Amino acid sequence: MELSCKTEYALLALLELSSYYQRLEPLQIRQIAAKQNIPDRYLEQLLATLRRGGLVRSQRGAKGGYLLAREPWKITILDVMSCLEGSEESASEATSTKTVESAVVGEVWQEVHARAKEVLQHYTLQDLCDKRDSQSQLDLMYYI
Amino acid sequence: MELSCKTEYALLALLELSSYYQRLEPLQIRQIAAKQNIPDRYLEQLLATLRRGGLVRSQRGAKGGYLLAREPWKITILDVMSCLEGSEESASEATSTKTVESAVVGEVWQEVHARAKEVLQHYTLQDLCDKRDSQSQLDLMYYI
DNA sequence: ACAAACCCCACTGGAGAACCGGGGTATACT
DNA sequence: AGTATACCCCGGTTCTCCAGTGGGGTTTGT
Repeated sequence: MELSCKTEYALLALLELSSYYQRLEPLQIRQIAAKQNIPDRYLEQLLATLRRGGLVRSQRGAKGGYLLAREPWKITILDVMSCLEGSEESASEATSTKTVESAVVGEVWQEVHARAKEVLQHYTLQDLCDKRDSQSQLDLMYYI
Repeated sequence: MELSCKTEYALLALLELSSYYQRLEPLQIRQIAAKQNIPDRYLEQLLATLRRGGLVRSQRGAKGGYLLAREPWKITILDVMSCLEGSEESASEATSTKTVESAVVGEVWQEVHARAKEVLQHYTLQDLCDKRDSQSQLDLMYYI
C-alpha cells in the first residue's frame, strides 16, 4: 500500500479529467502530461491500464482523448489502486507450508491492509478535487 | 508499510527470543535460523540491526547469543519495523516544488500510514506469542 | 590455546519500477 | 482521398533495491 509514481501519476491525471468532466469533451494525454509534469509516453501506458480497468473511456483519432468513465464521486482511490497494482495474489494459500508464527504475523498485516483499504475507499476523486480547490483558496489568501 | 522478508524474519526471530526470555540465557543465531527456516547469514545482519536499534542485546564469545533487550510486552511491531526500514525520509520537504494536487494526494497517504502505524503499534511481541500459542492449541484440537 | 559465537563490510543476482521508442490503427477535417 | 492527430500495443533499457553470500576479524568461555 505504498504510493508509487504509477499511482500518483494516475491520480493526478484522473484529477485533471475530473475537472474536465462536465465539458463532455475528451482531454488529451499531452495536455495532462504538460500540466502535471508527467512523462507523456509513460502516462499513455497508465491511461491504457485505467481504460482496461473501466475507469476511463478513450476516443481515438483527431480530437480524441480520454474521459472519465463515470462521475468523479463514483471513483474511489482504492478503485484506482487495485486497477493499477494488478494481478493481485490473494494470500491464504499454502497455510500448511507456513509455520504457525508466520501465519500469526501474516494476520497482523492483513489487518494493516484492511485499515489502509478503509481509508483509500473513503476518498473519491471528487473529494480530492474539493480538497485541492479549498487548498488553492487558502494559498491565495496567504498570498494576499 | 509492506511486509518484507526482512521484517518477517526479524519478527520470527524476536518471537523465538520472546519465548526464551524468562530463561535469561542467550539464544544463538543458528538455533533461531534452524527453527524458523531463515538463512543464518542473513539473520545475522538483521539481528545486528536490531541490536543497534536497542531491541536486543548480544553476548559475544562461546555460549553467546542474543537476548531481548526488554520485556516482550514492551516491544511493539512498530518498534521493529521502524528499526529495520531505517533512514526514513520524512516527507513535508519541498512543498513548494510540488503541485497542489500531489500535495493533496500525499495527505491521503499520510492518513493511510497513520492508520497502519496504529495497528502496528498496538501489537507487542507478547501479543504475537499469545496468538501463536492459542493457535497451536487450536491446531492440536483439530488434529484430535 | 582453541573453538564457539558475534561483528563488520563488501559483493552479487534477480526482480521490479520508471521510462523510451517504433510501428500500427482509428478518426476528423479539408 | 489524403493528411494530421491522437490513441494502441509491445518490447527494450536503465537503475535501484531486496535477499542472500562470503571473507576475514574480535570477543569470550573452557
